[in-house]
Amino acid sequence: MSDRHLITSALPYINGIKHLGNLVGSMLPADVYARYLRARGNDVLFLCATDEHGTPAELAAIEAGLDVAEFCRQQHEIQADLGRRFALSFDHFGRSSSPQNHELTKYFARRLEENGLIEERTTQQVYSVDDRRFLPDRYVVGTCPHCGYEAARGDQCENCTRVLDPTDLISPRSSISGSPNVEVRDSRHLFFKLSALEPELRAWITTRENWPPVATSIALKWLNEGLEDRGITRDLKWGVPVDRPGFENKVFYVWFDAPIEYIGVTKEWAEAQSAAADWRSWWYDADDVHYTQFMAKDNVPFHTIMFPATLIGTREPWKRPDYIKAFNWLKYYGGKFSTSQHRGVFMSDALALLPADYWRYYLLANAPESDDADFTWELFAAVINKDLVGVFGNFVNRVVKFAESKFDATVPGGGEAGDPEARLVAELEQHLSAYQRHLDELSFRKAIAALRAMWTAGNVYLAEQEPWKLMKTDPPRADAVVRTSLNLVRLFAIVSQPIIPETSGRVLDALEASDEERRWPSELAREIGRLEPGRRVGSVDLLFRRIGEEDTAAWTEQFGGNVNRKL
RNA sequence: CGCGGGGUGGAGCAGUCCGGUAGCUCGUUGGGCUCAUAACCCAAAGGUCGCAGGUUCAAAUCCUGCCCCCGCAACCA
Repeated sequence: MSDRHLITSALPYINGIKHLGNLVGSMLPADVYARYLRARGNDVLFLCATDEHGTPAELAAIEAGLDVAEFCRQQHEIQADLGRRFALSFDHFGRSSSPQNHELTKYFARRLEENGLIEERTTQQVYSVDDRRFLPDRYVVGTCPHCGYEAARGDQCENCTRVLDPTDLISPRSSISGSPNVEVRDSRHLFFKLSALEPELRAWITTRENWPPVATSIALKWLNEGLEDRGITRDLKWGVPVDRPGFENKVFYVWFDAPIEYIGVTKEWAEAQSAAADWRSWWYDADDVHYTQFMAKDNVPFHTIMFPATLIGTREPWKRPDYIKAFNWLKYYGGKFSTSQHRGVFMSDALALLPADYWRYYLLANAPESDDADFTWELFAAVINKDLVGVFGNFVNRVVKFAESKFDATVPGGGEAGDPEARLVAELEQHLSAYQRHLDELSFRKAIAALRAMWTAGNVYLAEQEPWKLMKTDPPRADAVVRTSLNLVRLFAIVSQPIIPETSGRVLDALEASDEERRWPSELAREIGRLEPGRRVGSVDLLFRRIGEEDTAAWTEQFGGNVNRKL
């Protein structure tokens, strides 16, 4: 239980506030895992950062009327703040534009070159004269030569789905300015010889055990189709500069430096610590570290192919992930969440409606683990009302209120645990063990089902014991049941903490639980009697509020749900 | 024949690797309780497991073909 666990979430891109799909696809489940492992006494380092380079960042900065560095600084602060408000417990939330990442990116490129894995090639790129910049393929639009669709992108026609080259387009123009004044120019670039590392990558991937199909299948697909050498520099200004004659106006490709930021942010974290900081032992010769990466499926090729290839190519013992947890997409009424169309619910929107724990619970209980999942307000309300309001919130409320009104808000001391409590413990042990197993295996839906089963067991216990009747017929038993129930409140708060940390904290604070009384439970038979008789029980406000039909109607209206909009 | 994921009661899912009377949650209906946020607890109804064929004593599960939905396809990240 004292393993060192390194956990990273895919880096959220800098160009705007992230939506619930981004949240549930990486940052949120990574946080739950980190909180869980810490609660069980492991040494955990949980890291994330903003991914700040690339064309979209530059364009977003222009649109905002800001210098790109300033734009990224502001956006980083916004995302960091939203992360805090969602209770994402990063040990550090860094920036891929940090000096640490610049230094490491250059180092990795140098190592690859020393090992003969880099070569210069001349490529043809579309240049927009009026925008005064080279254009990535998808920023060139024009008429599709196959189907005549007029807004086809240079990489693919959305209408007929054919893969295109920008030079295929009829009457091409810049999608940024709309200008047709575009031309093809030569540009020198560095290419990473991925093909040379294919056997090693394949050997590594095929020996990974129990990875989600969505991770291994995507990786194998790339390997089976044959890896192509890949350009790792771009004609941009904002990014990690390439120290090389003739490359003065170029930077490294964002997907080259972004994964390296996982190491970069470790350095950022270490340097922000007071003591002599150790970042290297987490990454270099780190056989004692268990490294888990969280991401959505669009990130898989970069984490199973590109980044591991970079690490392997150094011929140095850099840590590769032990496990990759990949998620499918969260959709909004069957369509994509879209930043540009502002379709769906964004992190800032969500917090304006309800506290973080509502979202954390719902999103994880319905995480897109085996297939794409759909967000709808109707399902959201149903899950919140049933599970959080009815099962967990209600259990806490009925127990605490009962203790307040009938036991003077103290833990009663009469009676002792008997058969009913033994049966309760036996059932809770099963659920707790399933809960832990599913969290260890990163099965979030199943973990939450087990957690919920524990809460339900609490309600069943009350329904069967009926302490409100025992008070008249058998007062010592009533004492024992209420004492047990108050301890259940405490236990439920502890084990729920990875999922709904703020609410759990409120409950434990109301009980004035000590550090010892907040520790992850092992022996349940002892735990259900831990709170000592006579001790005061603080009042707890309702933990969750019911979501009414008027709410879902208003939110559906506000967020354009349930409209069959074509994007 | 591009690649992958998925198709299981009204809704959301598990089960499929290693065939053996179809399971969970929500919703619905009925009942119970009254400590509790019309919350909680119990019970019932509800499914030809996408379609067709095959293997087998036995198929949601294995094989073949087909249909439908979603995503990806290397210069968006």
